[in-house]
Amino acid sequence: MPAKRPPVPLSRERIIEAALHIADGQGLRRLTMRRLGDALQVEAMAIYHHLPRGKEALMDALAEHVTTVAVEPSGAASWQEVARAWARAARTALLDHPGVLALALTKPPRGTALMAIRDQTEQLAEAGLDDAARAVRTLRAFVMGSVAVEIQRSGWAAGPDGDEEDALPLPEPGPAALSGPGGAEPAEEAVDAFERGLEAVLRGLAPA
Amino acid sequence: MPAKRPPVPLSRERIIEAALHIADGQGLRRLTMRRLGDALQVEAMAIYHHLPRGKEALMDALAEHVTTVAVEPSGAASWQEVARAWARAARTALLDHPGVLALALTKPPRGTALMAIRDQTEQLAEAGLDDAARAVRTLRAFVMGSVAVEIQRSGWAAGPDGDEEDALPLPEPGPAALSGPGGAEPAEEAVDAFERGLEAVLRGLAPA
DNA sequence: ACCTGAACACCGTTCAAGT
DNA sequence: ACCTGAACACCGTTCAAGT
Repeated sequence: MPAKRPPVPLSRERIIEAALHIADGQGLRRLTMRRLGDALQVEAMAIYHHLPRGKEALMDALAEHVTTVAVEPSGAASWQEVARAWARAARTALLDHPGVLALALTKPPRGTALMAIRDQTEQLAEAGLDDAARAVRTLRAFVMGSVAVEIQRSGWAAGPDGDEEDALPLPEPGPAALSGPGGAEPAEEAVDAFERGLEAVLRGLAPA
Repeated sequence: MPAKRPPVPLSRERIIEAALHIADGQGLRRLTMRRLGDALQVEAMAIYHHLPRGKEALMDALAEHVTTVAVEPSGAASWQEVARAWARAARTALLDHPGVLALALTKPPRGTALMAIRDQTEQLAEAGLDDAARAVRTLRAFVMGSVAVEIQRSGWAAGPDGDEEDALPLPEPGPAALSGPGGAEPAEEAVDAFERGLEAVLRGLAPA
């Protein structure tokens, strides 16, 4: 018989992980406290013990999760290299979880996401960029807009609140899933567009 | 006594208008078929007669509405001028309805929004731009990212599905509402950032 | 401390019925 | 053609209760 009880004691991390899986797989509309409870083998009400503000706290946590990235400081790097590293990391993190993109694009940064922004600003300033705060805003806008277009074009039709997909065979999350129909190159065109746009942004950011 | 019955026979347009008002004023989460019915002085079920697919159709219609812009073709304009006009129009339309921004940023364009994109592509090509389709994608990404950052910074904390605001005194929608605390200049900094970013994008778009 | 069960107010959507 | 009313399955959240 299967072991019935070491049911992994339910944590904020496990909740977020399961929630991302549901949102990415079935759309944000289908992410329900009750369904989330089922996925975690627990009654829905147990979740409130770890996320006191309930679904609101869950949404905040999801947005925070996919917008929190880290780039370790490299003292030797130019500000352009620093900016590239952060932009690529942010893009990947967002593309990995299309189901919560709507949250990531509209919720103001909080907690660890806010700390990441501060780190990024600091690193850019350290690398010699003048108005680093402004640069971070521009880079964030570029990344968010690029990912929005990419996800839209990928046909991942998940609306933030309402989804159209009704048990549609959605691709598994992750940048690899957003491949072209050819199967060979993984949306290489999107990567190219991103990289070229990034270079243009960097040029635009350079002091006059 | 007040006239009790010429109750304006309920149309798709009136429904969308009322829905935008609710979403912008109270957040997307609070946009409910029943509440929408109340606002329209009608039972919720009456809405289904004008939007057969129900709430899903409503969400699609809202996204379409705020992403449909028009710029009349001006044969004499350079492609840069054409691009500026479209980008500014798109930005304004999105800023006007922060409550449905999440829908606008994640739902793939459809219907009139798709037609607008085609118009834009055509006008840019007509004005002499080589890869107009690519340019439109870049411009859309730039506008969407810029507006996302602007709305986030405006503190209009509306999450797409979950909102935090609980009867918070939200500013009325419209770009004018996103003013700085000074009251004088209406987020002039945001306009500047947008215009400067736009010029950088245009430079990046120029043929090598 | 952590989870359950029942309960409450609300939600989207259907369907038959009214006019 | 357009709208209503009742009904159904579901939702988020509370609260007292279990362990």
